[in-house]
Amino acid sequence: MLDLMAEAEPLNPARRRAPRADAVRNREAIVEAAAEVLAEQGAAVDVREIARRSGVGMGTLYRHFPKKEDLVRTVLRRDFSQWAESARLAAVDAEDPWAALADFYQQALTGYARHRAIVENLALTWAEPDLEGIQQLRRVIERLCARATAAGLLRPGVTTDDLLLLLISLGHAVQLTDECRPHLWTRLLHISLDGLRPGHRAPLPADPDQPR
Amino acid sequence: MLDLMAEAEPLNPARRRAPRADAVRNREAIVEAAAEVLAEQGAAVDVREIARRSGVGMGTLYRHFPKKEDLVRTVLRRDFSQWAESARLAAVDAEDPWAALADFYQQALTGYARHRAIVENLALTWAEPDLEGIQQLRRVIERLCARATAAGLLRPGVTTDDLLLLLISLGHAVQLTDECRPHLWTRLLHISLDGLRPGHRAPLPADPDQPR
DNA sequence: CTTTATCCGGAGCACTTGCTCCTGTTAAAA
DNA sequence: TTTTAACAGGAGCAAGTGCTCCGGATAAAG
Repeated sequence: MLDLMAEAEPLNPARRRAPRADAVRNREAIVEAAAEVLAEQGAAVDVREIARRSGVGMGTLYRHFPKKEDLVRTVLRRDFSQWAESARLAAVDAEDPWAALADFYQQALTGYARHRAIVENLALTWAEPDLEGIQQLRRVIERLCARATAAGLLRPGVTTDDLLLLLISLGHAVQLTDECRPHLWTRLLHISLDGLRPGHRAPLPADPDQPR
Repeated sequence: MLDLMAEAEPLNPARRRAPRADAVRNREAIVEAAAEVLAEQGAAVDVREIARRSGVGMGTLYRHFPKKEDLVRTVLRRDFSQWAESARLAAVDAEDPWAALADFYQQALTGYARHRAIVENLALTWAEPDLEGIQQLRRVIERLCARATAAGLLRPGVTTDDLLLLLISLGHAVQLTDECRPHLWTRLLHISLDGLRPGHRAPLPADPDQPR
């Protein structure tokens, strides 16, 4: 393979010039500004606000991201991965499977608090589970669930879906309370986690969609 | 006091004619249609859609309700009260304080499921607790909380705020899952309720905003 | 340096949505 | 029945928002 087409897109028959330096700078500035704004105000923000804050015109923004949703997804992919990864790391530090689960929730919800767009998207994701990112998170939770169940530390019958829905649900509580009374959602987390421990008098009602 | 002004607004010095029959009919039709639409699509709905569905022109709608929010609040007051009351009734039927609490949540969340605007408003209400309706709900929960605590059936330290936030948080889960997998939120409710029972190894972290 | 393909940026378009205005209509008083 | 004040209803206005267009600027090739 000749090196003259090694650095560009190998699939494109037409030779593409390298992107201009200012274009690269601008693209980064746009993503950075969009990440800020999305975290603050959620996905309903005006595109002009993103352009303004990144010091770039509308034309520039729309050349890099032809649809607003392209930009939103780019930012979300980035932030979502980073968020899930840091929650995962918090979990693997703990040797006790139960502590791992608790640390995961604590870390995930803390990171949640300041990113409105992630909350919106995670909830939306429930209806569209094929979205990348949710799968990543699912795998983390699946593993935590399996570990805790194997150790007998998790209530029998608790599924990955239960834990995921709990995360989304608590995420909503976090968003409501974190600014004014952050202790409230912490208390709710404790209550929910205790409900996940084994030893309760009645088994959970079955989930017919979960063969097992 | 003479009876000639007894049926109108006594505070208004100008004599007001009785409202026309068609105006009364229209007002009711508007409220009815708005309730439907708000339940289906939430408060972000187009006013034209409400006008269309109630068979009334924009002018008529806006004479009865000068701002969209006036209409929304009217509907919300009606539906919210009715919803909270039916949840309260489900609770007083049970003699056991714990069953009362469980029945309350079950009933409230079931009614929740099909009313998007109530969910939105209840969450919004957290930031603006003076809103009427939330107080009504608070009192119901306060009473349930006191009863269960007095009977020793509720985990020590659980507050009305905890129970209210749990309701809002679960409400979000209900909205996400009720259409496709309604069993999921029921399971989450069971888990949370079990976390509210006494007998857990660690006390809840204190809420500094809750003097006690 | 010159050339030119690429890029920049904001004015402006198309559409939505909350709300108003105005003309013809109708219920209720005289 | 006649009169008249209230009402009905849709066209239209103003503001917001996603997106496009095109003249001017500029980085990279020759």
